[in-house]
Amino acid sequence: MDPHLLTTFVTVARHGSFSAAAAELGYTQSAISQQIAALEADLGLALLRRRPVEPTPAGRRLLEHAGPLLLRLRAARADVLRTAAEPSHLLRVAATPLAVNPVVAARLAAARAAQPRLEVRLRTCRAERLAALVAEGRAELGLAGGIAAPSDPLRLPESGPMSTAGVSEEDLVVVLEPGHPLAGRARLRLADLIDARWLDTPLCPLTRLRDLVGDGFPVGLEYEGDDVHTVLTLAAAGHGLTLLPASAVPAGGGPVCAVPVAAPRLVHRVELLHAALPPGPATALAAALAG
Amino acid sequence: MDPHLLTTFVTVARHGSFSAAAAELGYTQSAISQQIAALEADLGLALLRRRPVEPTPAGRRLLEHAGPLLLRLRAARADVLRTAAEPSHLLRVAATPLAVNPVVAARLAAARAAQPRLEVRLRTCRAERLAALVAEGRAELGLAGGIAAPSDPLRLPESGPMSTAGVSEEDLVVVLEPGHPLAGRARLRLADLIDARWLDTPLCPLTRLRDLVGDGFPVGLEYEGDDVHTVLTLAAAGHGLTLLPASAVPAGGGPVCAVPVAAPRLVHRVELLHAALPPGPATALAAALAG
DNA sequence: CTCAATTACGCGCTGCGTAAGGATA
DNA sequence: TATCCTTACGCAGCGCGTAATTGAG
Repeated sequence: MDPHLLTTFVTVARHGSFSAAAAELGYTQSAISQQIAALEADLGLALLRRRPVEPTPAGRRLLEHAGPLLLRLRAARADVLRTAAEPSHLLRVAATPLAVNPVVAARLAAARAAQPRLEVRLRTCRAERLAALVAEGRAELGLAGGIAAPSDPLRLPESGPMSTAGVSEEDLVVVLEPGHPLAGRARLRLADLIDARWLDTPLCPLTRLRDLVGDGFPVGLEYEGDDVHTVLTLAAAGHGLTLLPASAVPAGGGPVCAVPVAAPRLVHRVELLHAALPPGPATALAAALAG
Repeated sequence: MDPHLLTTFVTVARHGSFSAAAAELGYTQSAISQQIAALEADLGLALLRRRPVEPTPAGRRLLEHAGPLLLRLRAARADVLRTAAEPSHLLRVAATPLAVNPVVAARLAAARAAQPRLEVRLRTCRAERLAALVAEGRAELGLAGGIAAPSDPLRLPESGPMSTAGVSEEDLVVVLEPGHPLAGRARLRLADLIDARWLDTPLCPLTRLRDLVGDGFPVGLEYEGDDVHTVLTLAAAGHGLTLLPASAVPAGGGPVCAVPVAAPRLVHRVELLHAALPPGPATALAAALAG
């Protein structure tokens, strides 16, 4: 159960290939083969079936453990190193695309005005990676946005001890093509849209919607990117409906028609994530963002 | 951040000595010294101050991570091995001393009557170790007992993914020496006993009591064992008060006087812990115990 | 027959033990 | 001075790469 071997194992499983894993990890095929053999010998059972390369039941079980385990290991390392690092004025903030809404941007501006020396490096990333980025110390702060029932916390992947605080909640609107029969309504109930075609995007994942509202929500088009403008364009062209926070839709609707959601009440919730921070600029910014 | 080095580090920190850790781990003093040096070089900072040997701030931080991390590693290993093991009729059950109360004992008897081939090996252990025993696969089932507010879950040390289920809750009694001025009352409020002398025992840790009720509860005598008879004898001799589930005090009170607690309402709660179990005797027993 | 994983084998590096050295109470 | 950790050094075993071999599609 050497983490080194565990890393190799998850890489092989991800690629479904020893040679591809070898290329990624900078080893020879042979070394990978020996590492997997060593892990299997250690546990006394087969973890991968060969040709095609795919995990056995025991291997699948190990994969479920390995990811979080390796993440915690990196997180522990980052946390220990953080205790020794002196407080920096450069703060790296990772955010999901919709997390930087007007409220967050305003608070960030206020914090920068209050602390002129503060330097912020903002980057966007997918929600699944956000907690890991913060845990591993590759970002001091994380802003995670997602769809939730009002006051309910987001479902973030477990990644060790981390503080979370609610930052903002914003009502959602249904984004429709202008010619849509329901466009122009003052409010819409999601239950009435359960059979309409939907866009499946990371900004509004249909799996999450089904969790919150119920089955249905057939996929019209799947968009793997997280660009709001693209989503709006796709919606305008009638590829499907989607939910966005009101502030993400241009005033007046632009090319699309935006209708508030009447029921069930859902919000785009933003949460602030951070590991234990040293006193200094980082805590100040965290406090400013949490409001 | 090799787990091997981490293990060495926690052992050295626990003993406050390189040589003692060497003896425990079966290495030479020199090897331990090299391992600690390797870990410190890897992280680029000092983890231990020598002479006396004690952790630096960074070392303390690492210690907080290392324990849970190593536990999860062992737990993952146990879990993977469990998927391959065939269901056994021998079930190892670990329980805190008071967890095996009449309710639990009766359910266990019913389960054994229903499944004649069932073989149960019961052992007692302290609450802190219980979750680790189950996580590491050294026991299939764990029965954790502790003091809690009604319907509130116990505070168990975090030890990876594990199922918990409430099993029973039993009212608590205050155990007093027969000559105590408050003996003979029909009910007592804990707030009135906050200045009395208390026994500090693992069966009723005063820290937990202070968490639930408030500061106070001065220590009369600290007993590190978990033998109920000894606690009753100490209470009878006037060394201090303690709380026990009613069923743990002999009918009539025996050498002590038992008075129900009126407020706040507290119970001795028993929870069942287990990792993902293979279908078979283990799941059947778990279901029987959970009621 | 081909491609990909396994096995054989040799070498270099890591990490241990022995033993000498150094720091601290 | 005694104790306990550190450093020097040599050896053994582990793990990698090269290259030959096996085996599945």
